[in-house]
Amino acid sequence: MKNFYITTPIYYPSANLHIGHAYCTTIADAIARYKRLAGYEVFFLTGSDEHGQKIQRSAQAQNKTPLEYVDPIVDNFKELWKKFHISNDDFIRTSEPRHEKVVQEIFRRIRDNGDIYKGEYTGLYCTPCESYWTELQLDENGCCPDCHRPVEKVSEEAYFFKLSKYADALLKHIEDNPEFIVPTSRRNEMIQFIKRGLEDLCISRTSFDWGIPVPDDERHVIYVWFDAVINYITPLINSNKMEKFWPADIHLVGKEIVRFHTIIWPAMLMAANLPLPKQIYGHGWLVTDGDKMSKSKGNVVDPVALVEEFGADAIRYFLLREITLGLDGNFSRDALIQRINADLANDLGNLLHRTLNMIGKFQKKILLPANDLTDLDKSFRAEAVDTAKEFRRLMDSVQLSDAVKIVWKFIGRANKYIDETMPWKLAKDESQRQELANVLYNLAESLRIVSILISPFMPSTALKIREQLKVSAEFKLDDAEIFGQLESNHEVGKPEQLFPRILVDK
RNA sequence: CGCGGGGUGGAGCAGUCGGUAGCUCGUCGGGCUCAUAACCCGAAGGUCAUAGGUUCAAGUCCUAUCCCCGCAACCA
Repeated sequence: MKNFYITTPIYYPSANLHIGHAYCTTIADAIARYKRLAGYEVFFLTGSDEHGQKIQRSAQAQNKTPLEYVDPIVDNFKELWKKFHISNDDFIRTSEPRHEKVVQEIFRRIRDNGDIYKGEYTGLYCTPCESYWTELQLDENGCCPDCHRPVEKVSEEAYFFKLSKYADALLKHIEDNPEFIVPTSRRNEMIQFIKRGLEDLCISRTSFDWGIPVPDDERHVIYVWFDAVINYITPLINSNKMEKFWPADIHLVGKEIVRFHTIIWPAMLMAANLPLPKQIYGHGWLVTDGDKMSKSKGNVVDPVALVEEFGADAIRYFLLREITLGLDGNFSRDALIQRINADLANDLGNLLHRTLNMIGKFQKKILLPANDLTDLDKSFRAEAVDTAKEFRRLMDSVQLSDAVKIVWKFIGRANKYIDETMPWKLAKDESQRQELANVLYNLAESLRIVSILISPFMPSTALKIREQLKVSAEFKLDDAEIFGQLESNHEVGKPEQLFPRILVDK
């Protein structure tokens, strides 16, 4: 059995998630579902990154412990993923004991290898905010960007990770493995970044305590990023899963955290003598009217409201179809509604509806044996199979939106096939009985194939189609590449709207 | 000269290895009546940001300029 391991970032529970997080997780889910469909044993991990000063401070402000503060937010994460039909196999919280144990184990291992040392951290400190800032983060007057009061230079004892030691090895690895960082633009960025030189990384803090204690020196807590990236091996290590799933096939991350995943994390793994992940995929952002979504701009889109209004599959479809993986994409309600109406209601929904309706009307819901195919019938069948094969090729190279597009191209082909063969005319002519049976059979088969191909993107719609066709809810990708699996004399169900058109008043 | 990305019909985007500029929506015209006012066909609409260069051939490669955006070690 082939194995496949994919992860999303673990999200920070300082607030509820927005549509951008849902975008990232949806991509990972589609890939995970596809791999399962293709016969892989898949491990798909997501979770929450709960430590750090920001959380501790937000909790204090509400007179809660950090955990009391974070628990309901993490519950919301899980609830959201349920609503989006996310099929993660595990959910990791960095506050869990299993994670703390692994982080300390890795810390020890790297320290024992001589790559962690105690030093002096010097930074610009804002006492009221209890925060360190870098020179570049300061406001225009050189003051704290949060409270705009002066900062002072402060030193504290801290642990450092010898990141600089791994610069050459990292650069070589990135250059030798073109697939390690995708897309190329991100790869170029990281190569440039390393070439400018890497400093050792400060990986402990003493200014707050909501974090994982440094082993044997509990005044320090471990820096959140050092802690967070280890989540990817927490559920695996010390079990047979490590052998099965590590190194990860894909770490899917947002473009702004590519650096942590392609420099710090691999260097940590090298220092701990563990293999590096095969690929880090940096996806783009959802923007609204070209503007990055952020709470301060007030333009964040709430995924919960969206799912409740349009349904998970419609949102998933939009995200996967409309946005080219790796580039920024525009999210707008108008574009979403347009996609739902044009692609889901008109093209797919109506194709299913008219097909089942004709089978009901002309053949009493019974599929009759196909014989004496015309050239048109044959080429239509060939296109169905070709679509499935091309789909596999595109999905294997993680070209999700292209994969969606070729399925819809075939859906368009099927609608055209109906117009070309005009079953309603065939039905009026007794001598055309056989051709009518052929056309209707081919259409039903096509929809069976389509249901398989869309299942990674729209799992519940796939099942709805199969219910209406009255075929099994169990299927494999191979089943999409063989035309003619529906049995003759199979009875199909009644057509029901998959996606109602959304009316907009202008 | 800190680093990186982008500029392509009215809108949103794709464009691999240089080889006749594509897709979706919208607009206009036609066809069909099985269907969710759905489906199918056709048409109009682009000096690919600007100026040079390489080449038989440039949206694509090189140089310069203008504009927009992101990152800059705790934002998917």
